[in-house]
Amino acid sequence: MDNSTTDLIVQSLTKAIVEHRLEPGSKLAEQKLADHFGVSRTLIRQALFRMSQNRLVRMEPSRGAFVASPSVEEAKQVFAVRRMLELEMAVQFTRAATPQKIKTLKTHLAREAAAVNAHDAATRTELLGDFHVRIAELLGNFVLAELLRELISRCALITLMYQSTQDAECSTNEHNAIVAAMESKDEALVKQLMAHHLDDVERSLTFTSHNW
Amino acid sequence: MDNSTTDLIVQSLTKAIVEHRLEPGSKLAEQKLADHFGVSRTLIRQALFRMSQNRLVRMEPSRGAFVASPSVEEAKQVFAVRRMLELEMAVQFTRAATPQKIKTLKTHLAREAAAVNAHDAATRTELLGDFHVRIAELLGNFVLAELLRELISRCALITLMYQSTQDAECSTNEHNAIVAAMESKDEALVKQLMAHHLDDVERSLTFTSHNW
DNA sequence: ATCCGCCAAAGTGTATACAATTTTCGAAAC
DNA sequence: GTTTCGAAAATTGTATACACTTTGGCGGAT
Repeated sequence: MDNSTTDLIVQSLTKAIVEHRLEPGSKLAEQKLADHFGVSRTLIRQALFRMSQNRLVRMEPSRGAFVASPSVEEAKQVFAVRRMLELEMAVQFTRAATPQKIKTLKTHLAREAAAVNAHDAATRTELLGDFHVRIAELLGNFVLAELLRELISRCALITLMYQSTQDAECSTNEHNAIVAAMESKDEALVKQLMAHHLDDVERSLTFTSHNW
Repeated sequence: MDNSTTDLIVQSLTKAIVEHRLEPGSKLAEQKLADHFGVSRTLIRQALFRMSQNRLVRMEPSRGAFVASPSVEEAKQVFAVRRMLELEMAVQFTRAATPQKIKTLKTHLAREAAAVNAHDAATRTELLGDFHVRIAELLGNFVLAELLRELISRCALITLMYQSTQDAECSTNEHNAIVAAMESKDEALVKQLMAHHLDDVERSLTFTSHNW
Protein backbone atom coordinates (compact mmCIF):
# COMPACT_ATOMS: atom_id res chain seq x y z
CA MET A 1 0.00 0.00 0.00
CA ASP A 2 1.44 3.28 -1.06
CA ASN A 3 1.35 6.27 1.19
CA SER A 4 4.27 8.40 0.04
CA THR A 5 2.04 11.23 -1.13
CA THR A 6 0.05 11.03 2.08
CA ASP A 7 3.33 11.17 3.98
CA LEU A 8 4.28 14.40 2.27
CA ILE A 9 0.94 15.94 3.21
CA VAL A 10 1.30 14.75 6.81
CA GLN A 11 4.79 16.22 6.99
CA SER A 12 3.70 19.49 5.48
CA LEU A 13 0.70 19.86 7.77
CA THR A 14 2.70 18.80 10.81
CA LYS A 15 5.30 21.41 10.00
CA ALA A 16 2.63 24.06 9.61
CA ILE A 17 1.10 23.16 12.95
CA VAL A 18 4.39 22.98 14.82
CA GLU A 19 5.55 26.24 13.30
CA HIS A 20 2.31 27.75 14.48
CA ARG A 21 1.17 28.81 11.04
CA LEU A 22 -1.98 26.87 11.81
CA GLU A 23 -3.34 27.83 15.20
CA PRO A 24 -4.70 25.31 17.67
CA GLY A 25 -8.40 24.80 17.23
CA SER A 26 -8.54 26.04 13.66
CA LYS A 27 -10.58 24.13 11.13
CA LEU A 28 -8.90 21.86 8.61
CA ALA A 29 -11.41 21.77 5.76
CA GLU A 30 -10.80 18.90 3.40
CA GLN A 31 -11.57 20.57 0.09
CA LYS A 32 -9.44 23.61 0.87
CA LEU A 33 -6.51 21.41 1.77
CA ALA A 34 -7.13 19.26 -1.31
CA ASP A 35 -7.04 22.35 -3.53
CA HIS A 36 -3.93 23.65 -1.80
CA PHE A 37 -2.03 20.40 -2.24
CA GLY A 38 -3.47 19.72 -5.68
CA VAL A 39 -4.84 16.30 -4.77
CA SER A 40 -8.23 14.80 -4.09
CA ARG A 41 -9.94 14.74 -0.73
CA THR A 42 -9.10 11.06 -0.47
CA LEU A 43 -5.46 11.72 0.29
CA ILE A 44 -6.27 14.63 2.59
CA ARG A 45 -8.56 12.43 4.62
CA GLN A 46 -5.86 9.79 4.95
CA ALA A 47 -3.43 12.39 6.17
CA LEU A 48 -5.88 13.89 8.68
CA PHE A 49 -6.71 10.42 9.92
CA ARG A 50 -3.10 9.69 10.62
CA MET A 51 -2.52 13.01 12.32
CA SER A 52 -5.50 12.41 14.55
CA GLN A 53 -3.83 9.24 15.80
CA ASN A 54 -0.73 11.27 16.64
CA ARG A 55 -3.01 13.67 18.49
CA LEU A 56 -1.92 16.63 16.44
CA VAL A 57 -5.40 16.76 14.97
CA ARG A 58 -8.75 16.26 16.60
CA MET A 59 -11.68 14.84 14.63
CA GLU A 60 -15.35 15.42 15.38
CA PRO A 61 -17.96 13.19 13.73
CA SER A 62 -19.57 14.86 10.74
CA ARG A 63 -17.94 18.13 11.74
CA GLY A 64 -14.43 17.71 10.47
CA ALA A 65 -10.84 18.01 11.58
CA PHE A 66 -9.28 20.69 13.75
CA VAL A 67 -5.77 21.47 14.88
CA ALA A 68 -5.52 19.96 18.35
CA SER A 69 -5.44 22.09 21.48
CA PRO A 70 -3.76 19.85 24.01
CA SER A 71 -4.57 20.87 27.55
CA VAL A 72 -1.93 21.56 30.15
CA GLU A 73 -3.28 18.55 32.03
CA GLU A 74 -2.60 16.35 29.02
CA ALA A 75 0.86 17.82 28.64
CA LYS A 76 1.56 16.98 32.27
CA GLN A 77 0.55 13.40 31.71
CA VAL A 78 2.76 13.21 28.64
CA PHE A 79 5.66 14.51 30.69
CA ALA A 80 4.98 12.00 33.45
CA VAL A 81 5.28 9.25 30.86
CA ARG A 82 8.41 10.76 29.41
CA ARG A 83 9.97 10.85 32.87
CA MET A 84 9.21 7.17 33.36
CA LEU A 85 10.78 6.28 30.05
CA GLU A 86 13.66 8.66 29.84
CA LEU A 87 15.15 8.46 33.32
CA GLU A 88 15.56 4.74 32.96
CA MET A 89 16.66 5.08 29.34
CA ALA A 90 19.37 7.57 30.22
CA VAL A 91 20.74 5.27 32.91
CA GLN A 92 20.73 2.27 30.61
CA PHE A 93 22.40 4.26 27.87
CA THR A 94 25.10 5.42 30.23
CA ARG A 95 25.83 1.80 31.09
CA ALA A 96 25.96 0.70 27.46
CA ALA A 97 27.54 3.79 25.92
CA THR A 98 30.63 3.42 23.73
CA PRO A 99 32.90 6.33 22.79
CA GLN A 100 31.45 6.06 19.30
CA LYS A 101 27.91 6.56 20.57
CA ILE A 102 28.91 9.47 22.79
CA LYS A 103 30.48 11.03 19.74
CA THR A 104 27.27 10.68 17.78
CA LEU A 105 25.41 12.52 20.52
CA LYS A 106 28.01 15.26 20.60
CA THR A 107 27.62 15.78 16.89
CA HIS A 108 23.93 16.22 17.50
CA LEU A 109 24.58 18.77 20.24
CA ALA A 110 26.60 20.84 17.81
CA ARG A 111 23.66 20.96 15.42
CA GLU A 112 21.38 21.95 18.28
CA ALA A 113 23.61 24.83 19.23
CA ALA A 114 23.66 26.06 15.65
CA ALA A 115 19.87 26.00 15.44
CA VAL A 116 19.48 27.86 18.73
CA ASN A 117 21.89 30.55 17.55
CA ALA A 118 20.13 30.85 14.23
CA HIS A 119 16.84 31.49 16.03
CA ASP A 120 15.21 28.98 13.72
CA ALA A 121 12.29 28.01 15.90
CA ALA A 122 11.11 25.08 13.81
CA THR A 123 14.50 23.41 13.41
CA ARG A 124 15.31 24.18 17.02
CA THR A 125 12.26 22.43 18.40
CA GLU A 126 12.82 19.51 16.06
CA LEU A 127 16.43 19.04 17.13
CA LEU A 128 15.73 19.49 20.83
CA GLY A 129 13.25 16.64 20.56
CA ASP A 130 15.53 14.55 18.38
CA PHE A 131 18.15 14.50 21.13
CA HIS A 132 15.92 12.28 23.22
CA VAL A 133 14.92 10.07 20.32
CA ARG A 134 18.54 9.67 19.31
CA ILE A 135 19.45 8.24 22.69
CA ALA A 136 16.77 5.59 22.32
CA GLU A 137 18.04 4.69 18.86
CA LEU A 138 21.61 4.42 20.08
CA LEU A 139 20.34 2.15 22.83
CA GLY A 140 19.03 -0.09 20.04
CA ASN A 141 15.40 0.06 21.13
CA PHE A 142 13.50 1.31 18.12
CA VAL A 143 10.13 0.69 19.67
CA LEU A 144 11.13 3.11 22.40
CA ALA A 145 12.52 5.56 19.88
CA GLU A 146 9.32 5.63 17.89
CA LEU A 147 7.22 5.99 21.01
CA LEU A 148 9.29 8.89 22.24
CA ARG A 149 9.05 10.59 18.88
CA GLU A 150 5.29 10.36 19.13
CA LEU A 151 5.19 11.66 22.68
CA ILE A 152 7.48 14.54 21.88
CA SER A 153 5.62 15.58 18.74
CA ARG A 154 2.44 15.30 20.74
CA CYS A 155 3.28 18.17 23.01
CA ALA A 156 5.31 19.99 20.37
CA LEU A 157 2.37 22.29 19.90
CA ILE A 158 2.45 23.45 23.51
CA THR A 159 6.21 23.30 23.70
CA LEU A 160 6.71 25.61 20.79
CA MET A 161 4.06 28.06 21.86
CA TYR A 162 5.52 28.62 25.27
CA GLN A 163 9.15 27.93 24.70
CA SER A 164 11.11 31.11 24.41
CA THR A 165 14.58 31.26 22.94
CA GLN A 166 15.82 31.51 26.50
CA ASP A 167 14.21 28.20 27.39
CA ALA A 168 15.71 26.64 24.30
CA GLU A 169 19.20 27.76 25.26
CA CYS A 170 18.60 26.36 28.69
CA SER A 171 17.53 23.05 27.16
CA THR A 172 20.55 22.67 24.96
CA ASN A 173 22.83 23.53 27.87
CA GLU A 174 21.19 20.80 29.89
CA HIS A 175 21.61 18.40 26.99
CA ASN A 176 25.32 19.16 27.02
CA ALA A 177 25.58 18.49 30.73
CA ILE A 178 23.74 15.18 30.34
CA VAL A 179 26.09 13.97 27.62
CA ALA A 180 29.09 14.99 29.71
CA ALA A 181 27.78 12.95 32.63
CA MET A 182 27.14 10.02 30.31
CA GLU A 183 30.69 10.20 29.10
CA SER A 184 32.00 9.99 32.65
CA LYS A 185 29.66 7.05 33.31
CA ASP A 186 28.06 8.72 36.29
CA GLU A 187 24.68 7.02 36.20
CA ALA A 188 23.27 8.77 39.24
CA LEU A 189 24.22 12.18 37.91
CA VAL A 190 22.76 11.37 34.49
CA LYS A 191 19.47 10.39 36.09
CA GLN A 192 19.41 13.50 38.21
CA LEU A 193 20.24 15.80 35.30
CA MET A 194 17.65 14.20 33.03
CA ALA A 195 15.00 14.53 35.75
CA HIS A 196 15.93 18.15 36.24
CA HIS A 197 15.87 18.74 32.51
CA LEU A 198 12.39 17.28 32.03
CA ASP A 199 11.14 19.21 35.03
CA ASP A 200 12.54 22.38 33.51
CA VAL A 201 10.88 21.80 30.17
CA GLU A 202 7.59 21.01 31.84
CA ARG A 203 7.81 23.97 34.18
CA SER A 204 8.37 26.31 31.26
CA LEU A 205 4.96 25.17 30.02
CA THR A 206 2.81 25.05 33.10
CA PHE A 207 4.03 28.36 34.45
CA THR A 208 2.72 30.11 31.39
CA SER A 209 -0.50 28.17 31.09
CA HIS A 210 -3.62 29.97 30.02
CA ASN A 211 -7.21 29.82 29.00
CA TRP A 212 -7.72 27.18 26.31
CA MET B 1 -15.47 13.06 11.17
CA ASP B 2 -17.31 9.84 11.71
CA ASN B 3 -15.51 6.62 12.18
CA SER B 4 -17.93 4.42 14.08
CA THR B 5 -18.30 1.97 11.21
CA THR B 6 -14.56 1.93 10.73
CA ASP B 7 -14.20 1.30 14.45
CA LEU B 8 -16.41 -1.75 14.23
CA ILE B 9 -14.30 -3.12 11.40
CA VAL B 10 -11.09 -2.44 13.31
CA GLN B 11 -12.48 -4.17 16.38
CA SER B 12 -13.67 -7.13 14.39
CA LEU B 13 -10.38 -7.56 12.54
CA THR B 14 -8.37 -7.05 15.71
CA LYS B 15 -10.39 -9.72 17.45
CA ALA B 16 -9.88 -12.09 14.52
CA ILE B 17 -6.14 -11.51 14.58
CA VAL B 18 -5.77 -11.81 18.34
CA GLU B 19 -7.91 -14.92 18.41
CA HIS B 20 -5.68 -16.33 15.74
CA ARG B 21 -8.40 -16.83 13.20
CA LEU B 22 -6.24 -14.78 10.87
CA GLU B 23 -2.70 -16.07 10.86
CA PRO B 24 0.33 -13.80 10.93
CA GLY B 25 1.51 -12.99 7.44
CA SER B 26 -1.79 -13.74 5.74
CA LYS B 27 -3.07 -11.36 3.11
CA LEU B 28 -5.83 -8.90 3.89
CA ALA B 29 -7.32 -8.23 0.46
CA GLU B 30 -9.48 -5.14 0.42
CA GLN B 31 -12.29 -6.33 -1.82
CA LYS B 32 -12.71 -9.59 0.05
CA LEU B 33 -12.96 -7.78 3.37
CA ALA B 34 -15.30 -5.22 1.80
CA ASP B 35 -17.60 -8.00 0.61
CA HIS B 36 -17.43 -9.74 3.96
CA PHE B 37 -18.36 -6.64 5.92
CA GLY B 38 -20.80 -5.40 3.30
CA VAL B 39 -19.12 -2.03 2.85
CA SER B 40 -16.97 -0.38 0.22
CA ARG B 41 -13.20 -0.62 0.05
CA THR B 42 -13.03 2.93 1.37
CA LEU B 43 -13.91 1.91 4.92
CA ILE B 44 -11.76 -1.20 4.75
CA ARG B 45 -8.77 0.90 3.77
CA GLN B 46 -9.36 3.26 6.68
CA ALA B 47 -9.50 0.33 9.07
CA LEU B 48 -6.34 -1.28 7.66
CA PHE B 49 -4.57 2.06 7.83
CA ARG B 50 -5.39 2.41 11.49
CA MET B 51 -4.37 -1.11 12.29
CA SER B 52 -1.06 -0.59 10.55
CA GLN B 53 -0.37 2.26 12.95
CA ASN B 54 -1.05 -0.11 15.85
CA ARG B 55 1.37 -2.52 14.22
CA LEU B 56 -1.18 -5.28 14.04
CA VAL B 57 -1.09 -4.95 10.27
CA ARG B 58 1.83 -4.40 7.92
CA MET B 59 1.40 -2.52 4.65
CA GLU B 60 3.55 -2.92 1.55
CA PRO B 61 3.32 -0.31 -1.20
CA SER B 62 1.15 -1.49 -4.08
CA ARG B 63 1.10 -4.98 -2.60
CA GLY B 64 -1.44 -4.64 0.13
CA ALA B 65 -1.97 -5.33 3.79
CA PHE B 66 -0.91 -8.39 5.76
CA VAL B 67 -1.41 -9.56 9.30
CA ALA B 68 1.76 -8.54 11.13
CA SER B 69 4.36 -11.04 12.21
CA PRO B 70 6.15 -9.30 15.03
CA SER B 71 9.60 -10.67 15.61
CA VAL B 72 10.85 -11.87 18.96
CA GLU B 73 13.32 -8.99 18.84
CA GLU B 74 10.47 -6.52 18.53
CA ALA B 75 8.60 -8.19 21.38
CA LYS B 76 11.69 -7.86 23.54
CA GLN B 77 11.87 -4.15 22.81
CA VAL B 78 8.19 -3.78 23.66
CA PHE B 79 8.78 -5.54 26.95
CA ALA B 80 11.77 -3.34 27.70
CA VAL B 81 9.50 -0.32 27.29
CA ARG B 82 6.78 -1.89 29.40
CA ARG B 83 9.30 -2.51 32.17
CA MET B 84 10.35 1.14 32.10
CA LEU B 85 6.76 2.29 32.35
CA GLU B 86 5.22 -0.28 34.60
CA LEU B 87 7.80 -0.60 37.35
CA GLU B 88 7.58 3.09 38.02
CA MET B 89 3.83 3.10 37.56
CA ALA B 90 3.35 0.31 40.09
CA VAL B 91 5.43 2.17 42.64
CA GLN B 92 3.55 5.41 42.10
CA PHE B 93 0.22 3.63 42.30
CA THR B 94 1.19 1.99 45.56
CA ARG B 95 1.97 5.40 46.97
CA ALA B 96 -1.32 6.91 45.81
CA ALA B 97 -3.59 3.92 46.27
CA THR B 98 -6.79 4.31 48.27
CA PRO B 99 -8.80 1.35 49.61
CA GLN B 100 -11.37 2.14 46.93
CA LYS B 101 -8.82 1.79 44.17
CA ILE B 102 -7.43 -1.42 45.59
CA LYS B 103 -10.95 -2.75 45.66
CA THR B 104 -11.41 -1.92 41.98
CA LEU B 105 -8.31 -3.91 41.15
CA LYS B 106 -9.51 -6.85 43.22
CA THR B 107 -12.77 -6.89 41.33
CA HIS B 108 -10.76 -7.09 38.18
CA LEU B 109 -8.73 -10.00 39.54
CA ALA B 110 -11.91 -11.94 40.15
CA ARG B 111 -12.90 -11.53 36.52
CA GLU B 112 -9.46 -12.68 35.46
CA ALA B 113 -9.74 -15.81 37.54
CA ALA B 114 -13.10 -16.61 36.01
CA ALA B 115 -11.74 -16.22 32.47
CA VAL B 116 -8.76 -18.43 33.21
CA ASN B 117 -11.00 -21.13 34.61
CA ALA B 118 -13.35 -20.90 31.66
CA HIS B 119 -10.42 -21.48 29.30
CA ASP B 120 -11.65 -18.62 27.18
CA ALA B 121 -8.39 -17.66 25.48
CA ALA B 122 -9.60 -14.42 23.93
CA THR B 123 -11.21 -12.99 27.06
CA ARG B 124 -8.32 -14.25 29.15
CA THR B 125 -5.69 -12.44 27.12
CA GLU B 126 -7.82 -9.31 27.07
CA LEU B 127 -8.28 -9.25 30.84
CA LEU B 128 -4.67 -10.10 31.61
CA GLY B 129 -3.66 -7.05 29.58
CA ASP B 130 -6.41 -4.90 31.05
CA PHE B 131 -4.98 -5.37 34.53
CA HIS B 132 -2.01 -3.25 33.60
CA VAL B 133 -4.08 -0.64 31.79
CA ARG B 134 -6.43 -0.40 34.75
CA ILE B 135 -3.61 0.54 37.08
CA ALA B 136 -2.65 3.41 34.80
CA GLU B 137 -6.24 4.62 34.70
CA LEU B 138 -6.57 4.46 38.47
CA LEU B 139 -3.37 6.47 38.67
CA GLY B 140 -5.20 9.11 36.65
CA ASN B 141 -2.76 9.12 33.75
CA PHE B 142 -4.83 8.40 30.67
CA VAL B 143 -1.99 9.09 28.30
CA LEU B 144 -0.10 6.30 30.00
CA ALA B 145 -3.15 4.03 29.97
CA GLU B 146 -3.67 4.47 26.27
CA LEU B 147 0.00 3.92 25.54
CA LEU B 148 0.05 0.73 27.56
CA ARG B 149 -3.04 -0.54 25.82
CA GLU B 150 -1.29 -0.03 22.52
CA LEU B 151 1.90 -1.73 23.67
CA ILE B 152 0.01 -4.67 25.09
CA SER B 153 -2.16 -5.19 22.03
CA ARG B 154 0.96 -4.87 19.94
CA CYS B 155 2.47 -8.05 21.27
CA ALA B 156 -0.90 -9.69 21.84
CA LEU B 157 -0.31 -11.68 18.71
CA ILE B 158 2.82 -13.29 20.08
CA THR B 159 1.48 -13.43 23.61
CA LEU B 160 -1.57 -15.37 22.67
CA MET B 161 0.25 -17.77 20.41
CA TYR B 162 2.75 -18.80 22.99
CA GLN B 163 0.87 -18.32 26.18
CA SER B 164 -0.41 -21.63 27.45
CA THR B 165 -3.17 -21.92 30.04
CA GLN B 166 -0.43 -22.66 32.54
CA ASP B 167 1.27 -19.36 31.81
CA ALA B 168 -2.03 -17.56 32.14
CA GLU B 169 -2.65 -19.06 35.56
CA CYS B 170 0.81 -18.03 36.54
CA SER B 171 0.11 -14.48 35.34
CA THR B 172 -3.09 -14.08 37.28
CA ASN B 173 -1.44 -15.49 40.40
CA GLU B 174 1.28 -12.88 40.02
CA HIS B 175 -1.34 -10.19 39.55
CA ASN B 176 -2.88 -11.24 42.86
CA ALA B 177 0.45 -11.04 44.63
CA ILE B 178 1.09 -7.57 43.19
CA VAL B 179 -2.23 -6.22 44.41
CA ALA B 180 -1.61 -7.72 47.85
CA ALA B 181 1.73 -5.94 48.04
CA MET B 182 0.11 -2.72 46.89
CA GLU B 183 -2.45 -3.04 49.64
CA SER B 184 0.28 -3.35 52.25
CA LYS B 185 2.03 -0.35 50.72
CA ASP B 186 5.29 -2.23 50.24
CA GLU B 187 6.71 -0.26 47.32
CA ALA B 188 9.91 -2.24 47.04
CA LEU B 189 8.04 -5.53 46.98
CA VAL B 190 5.59 -4.21 44.38
CA LYS B 191 8.43 -3.17 42.15
CA GLN B 192 10.14 -6.52 42.55
CA LEU B 193 6.98 -8.50 41.90
CA MET B 194 6.08 -6.46 38.84
CA ALA B 195 9.60 -6.88 37.46
CA HIS B 196 9.40 -10.60 38.06
CA HIS B 197 5.98 -10.73 36.45
CA LEU B 198 7.06 -8.95 33.29
CA ASP B 199 10.16 -11.13 33.09
CA ASP B 200 7.96 -14.19 33.39
CA VAL B 201 5.62 -13.10 30.64
CA GLU B 202 8.53 -12.25 28.38
CA ARG B 203 10.34 -15.48 29.15
CA SER B 204 7.28 -17.51 28.25
CA LEU B 205 7.57 -15.94 24.79
CA THR B 206 11.24 -16.04 24.02
CA PHE B 207 11.72 -19.58 25.25
CA THR B 208 9.29 -20.86 22.69
CA SER B 209 10.48 -18.67 19.86
CA HIS B 210 10.61 -20.04 16.34
CA ASN B 211 11.12 -19.44 12.67
CA TRP B 212 9.05 -16.45 11.54
C1' DA C 1 12.68 -29.41 -19.15
C1' DT C 2 13.77 -24.62 -18.08
C1' DC C 3 13.72 -19.89 -18.71
C1' DC C 4 12.07 -15.63 -20.66
C1' DG C 5 8.66 -12.50 -22.16
C1' DC C 6 4.08 -11.10 -22.79
C1' DC C 7 -0.77 -10.73 -21.89
C1' DA C 8 -4.81 -11.25 -18.99
C1' DA C 9 -6.57 -11.13 -14.38
C1' DA C 10 -6.48 -9.32 -9.93
C1' DG C 11 -5.45 -5.83 -6.68
C1' DT C 12 -3.98 -1.37 -5.11
C1' DG C 13 -3.93 3.97 -5.48
C1' DT C 14 -6.37 8.12 -6.51
C1' DA C 15 -10.17 10.79 -8.20
C1' DT C 16 -14.83 11.62 -8.66
C1' DA C 17 -19.83 11.07 -7.73
C1' DC C 18 -23.44 10.94 -4.74
C1' DA C 19 -25.79 10.72 -0.12
C1' DA C 20 -26.22 12.56 4.45
C1' DT C 21 -25.17 15.97 7.72
C1' DT C 22 -24.00 20.41 9.36
C1' DT C 23 -23.56 25.29 8.78
C1' DT C 24 -25.04 29.64 7.12
C1' DC C 25 -28.05 33.24 6.38
C1' DG C 26 -32.14 35.62 5.67
C1' DA C 27 -36.97 36.26 6.43
C1' DA C 28 -40.79 36.01 9.45
C1' DA C 29 -42.63 36.22 14.12
C1' DC C 30 -42.54 38.12 18.54
C1' DG D 1 -33.83 44.27 18.29
C1' DT D 2 -33.82 39.44 19.16
C1' DT D 3 -35.24 34.82 18.33
C1' DT D 4 -36.77 31.04 15.49
C1' DC D 5 -37.54 28.50 11.51
C1' DG D 6 -36.25 26.82 7.05
C1' DA D 7 -34.11 26.36 2.81
C1' DA D 8 -29.72 26.83 0.28
C1' DA D 9 -24.87 26.21 0.51
C1' DA D 10 -21.04 24.04 2.18
C1' DT D 11 -18.86 20.06 4.20
C1' DT D 12 -18.36 15.42 5.58
C1' DG D 13 -19.15 10.24 4.84
C1' DT D 14 -19.42 6.42 1.69
C1' DA D 15 -19.50 4.24 -2.77
C1' DT D 16 -17.97 3.78 -7.28
C1' DA D 17 -14.99 4.52 -11.36
C1' DC D 18 -10.79 4.43 -13.44
C1' DA D 19 -5.63 4.33 -13.86
C1' DC D 20 -1.62 1.99 -12.65
C1' DT D 21 1.03 -1.86 -10.55
C1' DT D 22 1.65 -6.47 -9.39
C1' DT D 23 0.69 -11.34 -10.10
C1' DG D 24 0.13 -15.57 -12.46
C1' DG D 25 0.21 -18.37 -16.29
C1' DC D 26 0.62 -19.59 -21.06
C1' DG D 27 3.47 -20.07 -25.21
C1' DG D 28 7.63 -20.01 -27.45
C1' DA D 29 12.69 -19.99 -27.55
C1' DT D 30 16.80 -22.17 -25.97
